[in-house]
Amino acid sequence: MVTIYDIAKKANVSPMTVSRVINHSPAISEATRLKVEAVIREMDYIPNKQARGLVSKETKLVSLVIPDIANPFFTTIARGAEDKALQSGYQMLLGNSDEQTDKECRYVDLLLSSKVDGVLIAPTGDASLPNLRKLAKRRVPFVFVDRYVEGIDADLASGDNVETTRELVAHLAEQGHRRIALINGPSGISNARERRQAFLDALVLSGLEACPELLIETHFRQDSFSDIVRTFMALAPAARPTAIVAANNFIGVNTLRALKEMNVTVPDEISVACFDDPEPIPDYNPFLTVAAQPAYDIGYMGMQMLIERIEGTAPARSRKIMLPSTLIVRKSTVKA
Amino acid sequence: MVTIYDIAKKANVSPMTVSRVINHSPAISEATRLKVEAVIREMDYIPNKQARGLVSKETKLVSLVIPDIANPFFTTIARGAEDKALQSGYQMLLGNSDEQTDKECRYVDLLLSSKVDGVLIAPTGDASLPNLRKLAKRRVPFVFVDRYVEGIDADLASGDNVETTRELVAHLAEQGHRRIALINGPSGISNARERRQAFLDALVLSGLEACPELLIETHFRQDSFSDIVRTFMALAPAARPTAIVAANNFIGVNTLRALKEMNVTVPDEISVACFDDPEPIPDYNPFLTVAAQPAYDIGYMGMQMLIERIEGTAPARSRKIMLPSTLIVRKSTVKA
DNA sequence: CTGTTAGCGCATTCAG
DNA sequence: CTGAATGCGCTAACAG
Repeated sequence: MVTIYDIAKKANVSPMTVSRVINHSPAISEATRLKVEAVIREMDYIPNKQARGLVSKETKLVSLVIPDIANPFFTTIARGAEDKALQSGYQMLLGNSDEQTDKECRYVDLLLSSKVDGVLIAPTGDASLPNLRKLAKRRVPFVFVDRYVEGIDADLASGDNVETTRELVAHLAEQGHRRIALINGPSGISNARERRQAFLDALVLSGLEACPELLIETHFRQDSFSDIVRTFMALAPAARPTAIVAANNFIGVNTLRALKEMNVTVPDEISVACFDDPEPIPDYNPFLTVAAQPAYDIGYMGMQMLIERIEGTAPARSRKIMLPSTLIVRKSTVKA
Repeated sequence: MVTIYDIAKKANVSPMTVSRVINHSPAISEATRLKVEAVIREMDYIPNKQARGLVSKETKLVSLVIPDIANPFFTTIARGAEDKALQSGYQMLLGNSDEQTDKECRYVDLLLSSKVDGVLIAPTGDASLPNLRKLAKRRVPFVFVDRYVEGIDADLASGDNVETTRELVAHLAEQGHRRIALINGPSGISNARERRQAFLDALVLSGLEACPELLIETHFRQDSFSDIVRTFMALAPAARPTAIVAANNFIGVNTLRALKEMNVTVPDEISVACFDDPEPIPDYNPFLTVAAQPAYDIGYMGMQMLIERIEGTAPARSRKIMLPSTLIVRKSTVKA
């Protein structure tokens, strides 16, 4: 392995001078810089990050921890975050917690032992508190994306849950719906709580009444909605929902599937709209009405805030960035 | 920061003993092991991977480099690869080359300086050769997934391009198609080359003739297929293709979109089938006939071979694992 | 079974 | 502007 000593010997300088060249120290004469750079190229030298990190206490390594790598919403966040990280000279480690707090915990341990400079995280939920405290205890800066955890203060980049929910409800109300159901994520996750509250508020704004039996709490990755749909359809016609808001793309898609299995036609009998587009690829068979959150920007801005924390250029107070969604109206909410 | 010295002092042993406990060395008495483990827990000690890697020359870090993080085919490979890595005690760094050889090059440099133990890679194409040589020169083991590079020997885990292509063509021939087009990826990528050859062979097997004007070479991420579709439709009816095979999900979806824009009905006027399912989420509006490659298994087995290389338990000769696809027939190839 | 010595590759600190 | 000494946290190789 080629080290700074090898370069130093060949260039007739001290190792320290080589180190200065590598780190773009200004205290180097143009002549020696050029000489050393030539030898570095010639010997195909690559600095050892471990050795560097061991002494300098920084690794230029950040991590993004997401709860579902199969969900295009999160992979798009990853693209944004990675672009910003690379632009700023950081390398990004991507972790997938699979919505499991213990898997997240193992990841945090790995990150701690790998000495990442900071962590961008969409926590699995309020149960993530101990994991985040562990980061805080070790003084590793972290920033929330998409979700935050109650009781811990950090920057947050997310979609605007209140405004987005309001748009979805207003769109459905405009279509004449008066009984709208919400199939939500677990109340242990901040955005599910916010969407629930925003949903109730939005109903009021649209002059509608809230019905407890139309507020369903499930999981963001639950894959069967047959029971829920069956319960809805078993209600008396006047009590039955004519529209459903799904709290994410996965719930939206699987609700559609359950409706289809039960031969309930969409949008004729029930309309469906959801948060986040399920399409990673430009839609070829557009169907589902969605409020698309700006996932790329959420990732990008989250990473930007994280890097500012790492480099100490962030204000002391934590910042909350809420980005607006785009309502994309498609067939699932518009009767022919 | 808590180090092995702090633990050693508190447990009244030498730092070396602590190191042995951490590394599960068998040469430790049960009594001291328990004593040291208690102190480790008490002080909430986490080993420093950098220091460890600096001396032991292994980091337990592997990397997966894929060309498109937005494509569900590759994220599914990532899930499989990560599961295997974590099971084997490795941490996985995910890199996204965006089908750009120079971005891939920068990633390889980062991986080299981060001292990863091995790399699982779907190269951007034959142009990746210098990047891979750089890994080889530094003795970093690597394994190919999905694609390989001509002129460099390494293990490979991929779908069975020959058999998969044959299935797609046979399915279309069974539906009575006699003029089948192939919209392929660049010939600089191994699987595009293989699919092209397999396509020609499959036509012969099905008793059909190959028409050069129906063999199109594009990019795996090209997003407009209007020109190609227009050219097809401009052909005399007898020369016009009645079916299209797309070499990946992205091409398939965007070809459908182009057909739709030109008001060509699918499957009545033209049938479409492609490699890889575009759906990351169980399909809710099934339409496109696909040959779904076992992406999870490709990632899993690729990582398994990589770890065997790293740990020296692999045979000297390189291995090629080809996994069969599943043909999923949907509306885009079956007339009502 | 346990401890001692040495050094991994680099950057910080202090001298020139 | 350049260099020498020192140590980051850990483990290999040897000794007991």
